[in-house]
Amino acid sequence: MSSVSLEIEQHTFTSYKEFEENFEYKGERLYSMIFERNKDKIKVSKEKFAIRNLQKIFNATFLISPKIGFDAMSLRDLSAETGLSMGGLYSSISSKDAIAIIVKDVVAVICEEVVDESREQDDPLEALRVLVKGYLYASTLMQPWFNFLYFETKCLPQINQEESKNLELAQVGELEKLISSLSPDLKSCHKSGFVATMALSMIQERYLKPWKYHNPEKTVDEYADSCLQLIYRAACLEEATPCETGLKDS
Amino acid sequence: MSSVSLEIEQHTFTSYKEFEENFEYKGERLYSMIFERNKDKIKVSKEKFAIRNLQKIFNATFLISPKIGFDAMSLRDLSAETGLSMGGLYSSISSKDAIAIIVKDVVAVICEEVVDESREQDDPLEALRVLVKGYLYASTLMQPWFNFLYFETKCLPQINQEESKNLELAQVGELEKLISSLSPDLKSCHKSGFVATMALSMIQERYLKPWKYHNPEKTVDEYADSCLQLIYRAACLEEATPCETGLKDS
DNA sequence: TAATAAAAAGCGAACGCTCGCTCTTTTTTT
DNA sequence: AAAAAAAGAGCGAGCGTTCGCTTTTTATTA
Repeated sequence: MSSVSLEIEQHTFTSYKEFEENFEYKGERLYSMIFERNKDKIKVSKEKFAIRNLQKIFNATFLISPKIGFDAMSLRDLSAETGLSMGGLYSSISSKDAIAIIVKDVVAVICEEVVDESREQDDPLEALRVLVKGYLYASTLMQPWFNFLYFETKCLPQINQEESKNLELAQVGELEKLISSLSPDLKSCHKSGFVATMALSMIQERYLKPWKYHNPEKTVDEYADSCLQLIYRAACLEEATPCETGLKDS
Repeated sequence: MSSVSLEIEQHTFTSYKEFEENFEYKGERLYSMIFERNKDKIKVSKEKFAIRNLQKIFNATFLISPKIGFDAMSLRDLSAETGLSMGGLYSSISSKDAIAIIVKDVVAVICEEVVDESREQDDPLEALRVLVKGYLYASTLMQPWFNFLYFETKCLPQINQEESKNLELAQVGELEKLISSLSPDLKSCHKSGFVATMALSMIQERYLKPWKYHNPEKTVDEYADSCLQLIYRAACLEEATPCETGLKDS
């Protein structure tokens, strides 16, 4: 239960670039993980072929689905985009639903790891930073996956919908825990819950509206800092940069 | 061009209850408006029948669609829920798409009115209050409509998708204009844009996640005040309640 | 007011089409 | 040569939509 990982003290990321370099599921690694977790439902047995097809399938899904929605995307659309035949598709996925379920699965795994890394921090302020930046960076790196899950949760079987909803509740709960521990004075749970909600909203804002943020990549770091500043101010923490009231140049 | 409405000085709302009472599209009024705006596409000519059917159709849509998505909702589902036959449905709507287009239309009209009322205010601080509360109250009153448009924009024809996206940009632009005029000191557009984005996110948060906020109605007022406080703090306005740092009771 | 004719609204089986999915055959890899 | 992967025609089900018919409402007349 109590996960103590003192032996391998990981270096905690500070920038998006660093986070990206150390990200566990870069490139084929992600699809290797998906293959391992779904071996029983995948007819293709050689990892090499499975990975190649899964890559095609998810790339195509994230190309088509955001434009017309997952329900409206037919497997024939998918077949055309991937270059695989109907039979080819069904050798790597068990059903259309399975695609959405795997997305939910992947996002859940990644979120869990972000929370884990935050909990490894001793200083709650540092834990908050790691949580906010970790979630923000991870969701940027995996933008199509997070975006898909948000918009297409409705397409999932009931049980998976619940899981998706609980994922969000867990995230906001984790944020609230840290915020209220840092600022126990503001009217208890009432206010810290609101701040936590705001924090999560701002994180989601970025991956939900890619048409607003598809410009330069470096601004993810700036965005992350702005979010943290906003949290500090909202929670009245002294870490907030002072207001520059009344200062005018020129 | 310059809309001067000094003759009839409307009283500006202060609470959700008051906003609700004065809301222009209460009950049948909304469907009367829809009928007027879509007369040409509706086969039923008598308003009485059209309103009754439209009411049934949209109520049913907002019951089914949030659960499984608009695309997955068949007109047979809609027929069963409304009690209308297939032919009956098609006498009041021209196609399945038309339902989504009407929703977009209604939301656009309401948003425009909120902006109009905000612009009538002379004091920019009051204008900001009216804009935030107006948008929040209107989207609460019309929650299924706003929620539907956000999640099902993808189902709209391309041109209507653009309109829906511009609606959001207009809202955040209006917010930013007011915030930057109130707080010109914080690094110009860079920061005020971020605060405006946050404000809109928090407004949307509420109608996007009804499963988080379906409890008592009165908390909409509290939520609105929290949002405004957050904006004041984020923008370093003196209207923000001071931080109660280090104050502990018991 | 009751009877009747004209108009409008409502109905639902049927249509052409596309969907997710299967299964036998062919091709590629080992 | 054996095994694995890819192909794609074909299946029944369900889709959005239409249209000829019935029922209800409205207007007119007695």
